[in-house]
Amino acid sequence: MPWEKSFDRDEALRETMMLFWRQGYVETSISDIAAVTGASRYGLYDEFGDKHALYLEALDHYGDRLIAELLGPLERPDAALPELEGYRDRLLASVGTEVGRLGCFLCLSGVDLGPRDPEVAAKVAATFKRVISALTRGFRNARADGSWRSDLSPQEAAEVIAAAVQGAAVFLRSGREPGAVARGLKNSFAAVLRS
Amino acid sequence: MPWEKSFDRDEALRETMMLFWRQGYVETSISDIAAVTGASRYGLYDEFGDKHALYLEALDHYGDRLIAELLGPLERPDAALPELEGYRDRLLASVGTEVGRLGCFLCLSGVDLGPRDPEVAAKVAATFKRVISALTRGFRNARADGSWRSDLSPQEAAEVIAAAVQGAAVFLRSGREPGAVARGLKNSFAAVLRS
DNA sequence: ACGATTTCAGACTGAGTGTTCTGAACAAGG
DNA sequence: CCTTGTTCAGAACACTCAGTCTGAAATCGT
Repeated sequence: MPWEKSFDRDEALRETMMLFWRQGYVETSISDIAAVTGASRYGLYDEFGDKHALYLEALDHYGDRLIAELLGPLERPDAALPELEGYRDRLLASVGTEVGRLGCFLCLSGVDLGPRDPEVAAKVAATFKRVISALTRGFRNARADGSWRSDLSPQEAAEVIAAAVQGAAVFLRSGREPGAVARGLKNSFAAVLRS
Repeated sequence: MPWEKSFDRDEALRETMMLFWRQGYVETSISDIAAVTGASRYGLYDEFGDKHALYLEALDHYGDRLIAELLGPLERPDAALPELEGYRDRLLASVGTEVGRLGCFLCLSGVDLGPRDPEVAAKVAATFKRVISALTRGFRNARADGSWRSDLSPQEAAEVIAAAVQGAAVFLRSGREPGAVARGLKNSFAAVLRS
């Protein structure tokens, strides 16, 4: 109806993100997005600008919602070993789910568009940095309170974990059996935590 | 000239692979491939069938050439710790190179096309399996000769390493600084080898 | 010398897409 | 009731691309 939009901005962004996540940038048409959000093509252009801007907002949505939820308490300044373990457990719990099989939207965006799209690359890099920072602080605090001892520096440990997570995302999206991926991820955490 | 093709099949496949690797499937047109290989569009269709078949052959080429070279002696039945270290060192050496920044073609294919293209997914899965098998045997032999002790089983260690490598590929392709990626990869190996 | 054959360059087709534009529908306010 | 503002549905446009077809060029075998 003319007096109110036929879609909710936030809900539309979530559905758009899911669509891009499932199908990738080029394989997702504006018509697809209109169909799934209930918006008209005109409405999408009016609200978001163009397809590329819409993708960037979907990427922001992913960071603001999914990544933020996944990190959770690990982003608190005093996060330490328990919060690292919580992060690991949330990851492991998501591996077998529907969305788990999609891997990681950052991974897809960085691999698919990153090399040829500086704006996407910058957003992906910023969110990777956010994750690695949270992990680094967690390891630093865990080392300070004596619950984690390792040859690795907190920064190094964070980098290893982040890479293991992205590797798991690649495997999951490539169709590898979730059980094997979960075991691998668990062992990566274990190797860092008790090294 | 009509009495001989204007391109060499193998060379063309290599250049096609590089193009797909750099730009992805959808962003690479047959005209692009014709331009870079020196073939005519007609010649490509005549030789390879269609675009999808060409991609599959490029994927095979990647496995038969680049992966085979990267694994090297690690694929020998008696490969053990030295061959694992050799694999690690070849990986680390490639991180800073031009082709290193492209990440891994398997990663790109699996993430980009895998979910919606069973043929690509099958090839990617098969090559992942090949890598993991070689790593597993390496760890098994290393354990047998006493040069590697760990809580992890050979299979688990292989899975952890493979994920770390794919994670590094994601980071590299996303534009992350190669030095940090190399350190992360080295530490992943270290954590597994001395755990 | 001349047909047969192979290959190439380029035109063409048909489909799909991002984006813009047009006209209609419809509530709110005067 | 009529104007105004907002939104939608669909047409229209310009472009790209995969895949096919046509005609010409050129060498080989005879």
